[in-house]
Amino acid sequence: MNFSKQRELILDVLRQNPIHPTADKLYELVRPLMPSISLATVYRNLNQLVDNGSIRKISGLDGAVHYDHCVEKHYHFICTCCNKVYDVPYNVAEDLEQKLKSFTGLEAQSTELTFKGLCSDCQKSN
Amino acid sequence: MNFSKQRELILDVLRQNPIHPTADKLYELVRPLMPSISLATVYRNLNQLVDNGSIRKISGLDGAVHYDHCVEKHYHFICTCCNKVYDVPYNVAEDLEQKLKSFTGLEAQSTELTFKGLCSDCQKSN
DNA sequence: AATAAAAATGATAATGATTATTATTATCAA
DNA sequence: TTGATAATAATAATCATTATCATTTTTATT
Repeated sequence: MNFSKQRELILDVLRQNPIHPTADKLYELVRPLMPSISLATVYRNLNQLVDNGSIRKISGLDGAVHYDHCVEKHYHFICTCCNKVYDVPYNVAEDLEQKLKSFTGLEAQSTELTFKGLCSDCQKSN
Repeated sequence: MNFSKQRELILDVLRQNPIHPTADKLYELVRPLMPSISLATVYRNLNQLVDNGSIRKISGLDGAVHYDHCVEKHYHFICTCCNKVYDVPYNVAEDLEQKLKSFTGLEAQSTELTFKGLCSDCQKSN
């Protein structure tokens, strides 16, 4: 696998800011470190990193796709108030693909489990 | 709850075409029955139907939001080849919200579980 | 039934996220 | 060093969705 400076930087910044950012947010984070970088380059490299399995997409949020530097099996909780994305450990629901197969015969290549609700921060402030 | 002719028609067509269509696809299906209807009206009414719990959104597909006339608890399988959305019965994974709560303390208002892979049709044709 | 108020519509402009295009630049093997 | 290939920055184009607004429909009230 070949890495351009831009792709390396994007991956580094994503790994050092595990906040499940959007492409736009990542652009904002990367720009101070490489002011000449283009938003299109951010999108292009994020897609490539997803394709080669280095990172993961999180969809299901309002509009924009978010990116996850963690490729270990886990799930997500999205706060309906502040829109923050929280990680949910895998042991909340294990072997879903296996259950899918035994119930339906279908074989899953990937599984996305996302909960929505109020996070504890937003519960307090209401 | 109040229903305009347009809203009633949109809901009817969605219920009679349980193919998890996008707003655009639904517009295409409704137009022959009411040629004067506007795409904006389709979007507006779909949002209202979602808000009052008559239908559900499915996100996580490439780009567009899909709509589900079935509000019973269930999950989805999306074919990575033909992009069709299949229903997955609830008993594949029950009480996920309860498990989430006991593991993390978080309370989910909604849960979305989506598998991706090749459907049996697409497996055959490859 | 008449009518004022409220809600919904159709048409279309505007927005926001993402992808495509294109001319230019970086990388690297021969 | 050259030529081939891949990647880039800039920006135009696309696609899904929402906002706007003048007009029409529905609803409630007299």
